[in-house]
Amino acid sequence: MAQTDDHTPKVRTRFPPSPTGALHLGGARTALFNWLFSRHHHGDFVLRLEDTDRQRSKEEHVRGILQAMEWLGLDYDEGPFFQSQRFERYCQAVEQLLQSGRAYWCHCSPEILEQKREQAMAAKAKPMYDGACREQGLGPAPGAVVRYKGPRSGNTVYNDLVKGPISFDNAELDDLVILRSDGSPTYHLAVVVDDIDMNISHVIRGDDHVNNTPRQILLYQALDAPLPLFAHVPMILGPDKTKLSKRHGATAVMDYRDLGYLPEAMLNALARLGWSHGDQEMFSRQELIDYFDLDAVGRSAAVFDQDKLLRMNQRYIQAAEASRLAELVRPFLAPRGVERPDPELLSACLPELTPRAKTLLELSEWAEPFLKEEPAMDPAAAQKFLGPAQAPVLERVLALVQELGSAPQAMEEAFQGLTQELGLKMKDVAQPVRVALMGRTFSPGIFEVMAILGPERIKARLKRALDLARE
RNA sequence: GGUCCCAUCGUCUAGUGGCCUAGGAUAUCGGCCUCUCACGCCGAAGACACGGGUUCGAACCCCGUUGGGACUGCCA
Repeated sequence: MAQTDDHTPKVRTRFPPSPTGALHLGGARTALFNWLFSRHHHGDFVLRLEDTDRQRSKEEHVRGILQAMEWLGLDYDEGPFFQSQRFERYCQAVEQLLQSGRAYWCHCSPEILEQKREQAMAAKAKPMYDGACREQGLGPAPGAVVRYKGPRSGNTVYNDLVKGPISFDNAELDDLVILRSDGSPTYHLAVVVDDIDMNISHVIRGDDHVNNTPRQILLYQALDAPLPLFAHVPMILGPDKTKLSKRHGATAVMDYRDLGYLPEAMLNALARLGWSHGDQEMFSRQELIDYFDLDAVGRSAAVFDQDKLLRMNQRYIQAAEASRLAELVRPFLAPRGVERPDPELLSACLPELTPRAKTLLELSEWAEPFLKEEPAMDPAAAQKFLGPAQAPVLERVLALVQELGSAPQAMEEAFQGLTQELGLKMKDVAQPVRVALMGRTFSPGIFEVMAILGPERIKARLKRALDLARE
């Protein structure tokens, strides 16, 4: 960021996932904050894949991350860039540092280093590189690495946009490797070079990078580049307050899609983790953009609240357009044996189902008995509500439908008449009919169910139930 | 161990010295609604980690303690 200018330079943020796994909640939230910040300030958002670790980086993870970003609707203005394609530039930067005396070749073998580390630990000292090769003036050699030559005294201070001023004693920082023995750059070097080249103005990332920041600041300075602004957002924890991991169940963004969550619910829930806008809980995408800023980001780690997401998802399902829900629920219907749902039936039952479903998965469970020609019959329900005692009632209802059709108002009046005539409660009629029509003891209101199904389906299902009841 | 960060209901959080007998959300419990299940509505319970300061006054500022987390790699 050009700090010599009086006018505010353009905001440019980036999200740099490492393709060594799926996009998880923490990463998604970091991506979201970066995206929101850039959108709020009419800046740019850059996507960059940090795949300098050739062992662990996988093509499938790149695809997965891209897919998750798309699902969440986090679009980027530039990228995806791949660090693996920029090795030449990193080597150039290393060369520059070597030339200016800000870096040096180190011949220490990993074994020696490991030994020294253990000794230091045993002596309860800080396990730092001892700088054995620092003043040797060594050159390249097989197995050699390049280390950054850091200052041995002084302080490195920066003003974190969420945590405030943070200061480090340079003596605590050891000379980190910037070029591996196989010629590949390390994270610290690559991230700094990229952020310089890509003109990143704000580095918004996880809390776990706070300790990396001073060394990176030193690298910027060694490279004679202007500093970006840093903002470290707190971690996301599992219910046991430890760093979120696979032990905690669904942690990947796409897990939630497969569980039947809507992307807008996911986004809303993620945004509210560590960020707030007064007492408001529900935010549209546009509101998020309008209201988001770093000063409202909290400083303490947060546990991801699944229940709250679930509730939020339910609200978004209720608010969603029926036509979109019809599309979204299809992948959940197919495994239940409903490959081609009747479009009219589906759109008719959806409004009755949305207040009852917290996820698309649940929505498909509720929709199934409407959409199947012969819905599955719950044995326990049949046992209780479809016996000889109920047969007469079902017969009467069948006759009523034959005579009057299935319009809700007509049916309600007819049912009331029936209960009076037979001296029954409404539930004595409604429950058997419900089980007959839906195969289970729970469903939307019985008159709504009947209106949705229509006379023909009702008659067929009533007859089937009667066969069962008379046995 | 060292360095750095953090600390309000179970959880997410509002709160930036008086508006706080601490607000909202979620979860829990109770009630209403009712043909079942939900939704909705009403209500209950539930927190400023502890100890010192500063101040007329502290959840808010300072110091310490305790607790938690991150980093401490030729991972990112």
